[in-house]
Amino acid sequence: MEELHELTLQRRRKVNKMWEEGINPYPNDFTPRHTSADLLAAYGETTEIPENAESFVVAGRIMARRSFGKAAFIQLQDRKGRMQLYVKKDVVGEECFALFESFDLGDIVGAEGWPFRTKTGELSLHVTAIRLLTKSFQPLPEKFHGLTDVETRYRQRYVDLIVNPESRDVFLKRSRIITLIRDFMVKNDFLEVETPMMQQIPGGATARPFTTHHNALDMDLYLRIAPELYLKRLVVGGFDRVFEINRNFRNEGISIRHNPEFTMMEFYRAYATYEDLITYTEELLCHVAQELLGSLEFTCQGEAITFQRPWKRLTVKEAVVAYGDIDRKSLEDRDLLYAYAQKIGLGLPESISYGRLLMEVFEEVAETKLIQPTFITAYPTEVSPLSRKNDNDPEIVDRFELYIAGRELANAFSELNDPVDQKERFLAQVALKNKGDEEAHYMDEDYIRALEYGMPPTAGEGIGIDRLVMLLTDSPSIRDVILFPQLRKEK
RNA sequence: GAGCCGCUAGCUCAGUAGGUAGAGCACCUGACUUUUAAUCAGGUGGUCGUUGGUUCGAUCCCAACGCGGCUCACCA
Repeated sequence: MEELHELTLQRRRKVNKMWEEGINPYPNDFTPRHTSADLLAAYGETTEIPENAESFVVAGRIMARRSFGKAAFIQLQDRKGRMQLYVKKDVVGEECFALFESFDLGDIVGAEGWPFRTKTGELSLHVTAIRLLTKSFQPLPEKFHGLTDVETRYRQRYVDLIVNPESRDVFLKRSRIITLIRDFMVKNDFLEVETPMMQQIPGGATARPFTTHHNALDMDLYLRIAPELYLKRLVVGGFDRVFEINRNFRNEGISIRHNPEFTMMEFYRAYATYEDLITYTEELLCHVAQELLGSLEFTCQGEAITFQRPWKRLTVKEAVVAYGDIDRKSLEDRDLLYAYAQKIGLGLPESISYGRLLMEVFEEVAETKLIQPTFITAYPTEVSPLSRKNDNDPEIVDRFELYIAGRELANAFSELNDPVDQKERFLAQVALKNKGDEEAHYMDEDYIRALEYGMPPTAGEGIGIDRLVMLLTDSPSIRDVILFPQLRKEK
């Protein structure tokens, strides 16, 4: 027998009493016809509300109560917000008022009433009838401070959403952002698709996958780390403008900007280059910011961000020179660059290749300083096994990453569509894997076969949706923009 | 995985230089028919994260463990 808190017991007793009296505490025969937003839209601007105004039928959760014995004000919260209800004994009648007095904060009720303004001018409903729709057993957190304990906010997101309007707002915005992106993609003739989350060969990114097992097939499967290779198969198949907004899973550390499952949009556009995607990305993100915030200027964690175009562009090497303490000439020399890496405290293996070394230094000296939107280009070929080599310099690829507020937000490149080159790159990855690099790519023969049918010249991009939401809602942690972030088991 | 910090009433927080704990909100009782964190009077509520150790005595000191936060590592 579980121990029940006194406050819960009180409420359970009320429910038992209702059952005994033949009143269902969980009825399902009430249909609200209005929301708090409807009330506000109708009379929010009206000072003189006509006496014969039509009544409103509403439902919601009781969030506050100010009682006067024979009358009371309550705050009702529905999906659109809050509204005030005024319940008076001689209007609703003895019987109804007696039941009303037994209602608790957190209970869900349905009510009907006419609109009016109180002495202090607050738009309210003068209730003619009110009844319980769902009894709540758990006491709500405090009305003034709300719920601040982060662990409880993440574990019991439902409570967080009930009592913290700011949290609610973040997830409303998240939904709106995704809708804006989806509409923008569709308007630009991209086809939305879904590709496997469970893959036999986890490809499309350098990351450690989660492993699972299919019993009937007696086969190990991986949760996908990226949809990339499947989306490009679709480009081969003729769906040459596709996008997918969905989850990726990576078996890596959890941090303020990493959750094991996270949402990405990946899209592929045939007959385009990574430079076309620079323009497109600017257009897309400016559209989202403008529609969501009504502005291209906003603040993120104390930093003023502007989306005014054009956005800055720097090559990896330019960024290292700009933000690090090393000149361009030394940067080109592997040994001097390695010495610099040591000087700034990077403990890297002696055998590290130039390309990897360069990226390590870039991440250390430049990444967190890229506050305004910046496209970083000219990535080393060896760290980009799926990207097209630059025509003038095979050491680099036609790729960019977009950084905003010190975080990587997007990654894009002209796709490698030469099956011979792709096979060689996979083989190089397999060699790394055999040397113990757990994150190196697997060989994917079917993907090579697909390329052999011919993939049109294509550019593709992935945009981290969670990080975009963090940026646009000024949220410090990825857990603040994921409804149910991954946590350890409770207790 | 490592380091630092935190864990006290349903919620938000005090506190004890070691002597078994307090406030506000919520809840209960009473008053109150236009309040806005309503007000007024009275009251209930805690194995102080868990388990050990030191001590006459531990919520407090020590250790281990659990959960969370931040930083680092890995990464997007």
